[in-house]
Amino acid sequence: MRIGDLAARTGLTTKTIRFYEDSGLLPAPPRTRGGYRDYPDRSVTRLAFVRDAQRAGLTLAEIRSILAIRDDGHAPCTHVSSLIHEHLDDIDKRMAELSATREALRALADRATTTDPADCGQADICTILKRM
Amino acid sequence: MRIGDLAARTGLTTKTIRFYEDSGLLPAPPRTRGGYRDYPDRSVTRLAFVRDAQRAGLTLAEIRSILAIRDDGHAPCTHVSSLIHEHLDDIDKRMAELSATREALRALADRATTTDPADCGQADICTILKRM
DNA sequence: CTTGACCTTCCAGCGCGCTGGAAGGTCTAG
DNA sequence: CTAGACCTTCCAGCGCGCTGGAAGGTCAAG
Repeated sequence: MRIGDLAARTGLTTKTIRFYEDSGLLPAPPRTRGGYRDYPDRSVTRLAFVRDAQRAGLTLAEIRSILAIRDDGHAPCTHVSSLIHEHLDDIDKRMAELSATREALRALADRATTTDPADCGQADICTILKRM
Repeated sequence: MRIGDLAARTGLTTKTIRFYEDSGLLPAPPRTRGGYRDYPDRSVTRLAFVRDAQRAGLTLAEIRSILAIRDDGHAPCTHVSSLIHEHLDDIDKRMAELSATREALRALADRATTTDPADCGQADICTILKRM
């Protein structure tokens, strides 16, 4: 299968597939006489895995680490499980941060409705945004 | 005031202050005979504003747009208010996305606890992460 | 006069996941 | 033979907010 077919089957672009090869996510395939990449069917599965893992919010580096374990002949279950938990923690942290920012913005929005532009001197630049 | 003093007073680095000048956030100050930047006191206020606005989650481009209005002699209240509301919407969107990813990860984590590594064949790479 | 703290400019890179374009090679259909 | 669809490599850039380093100038204290 040539790169264009693999792209069509996986929904990726040829650019992305070559990028994944450079990034160590997809092994370099054999070449045809003309120098074209010639992929085996299992490349489709491999790229599907990459897509699934990305959908779960894993980074390419993490996906690479899972594939490395698999390519070593081991089951990556334990590693995958700990990556999942790390990401859950990370998401909780980011949601807390967003929540705090949201609160701050809500307070600023409230202040904005009760601010008279005439009261806002040149020196301050913007009283709405001043530290609360 | 020289750049190092301004940095000390605002908690920024001299690098960042020069970067802000290049970015159009802080006007280029006059220079001493030796070619050193010589800041007026109001630069402290200006950088404090930048910090406050960043704390509210505004981007430097947005902050620049607020400053441009102020530098034009107008009160930026209306603009600031609409930026705040845009960011609130943005945060709501991102929180919804994070929440969805979180749900997906939780489901994967549950699956991980009930998965036997022995059932995970080489071909699949990782059954835990398969599309649900 | 020398040291050393501070300043200057300019250029480059970070992390992340691609994406774009140039310049050229290969292969098939008509 | 030619068109054009596809492929190759290589180099560069995106957005964001800085950060690092090199190579050199300025100035006050000792």
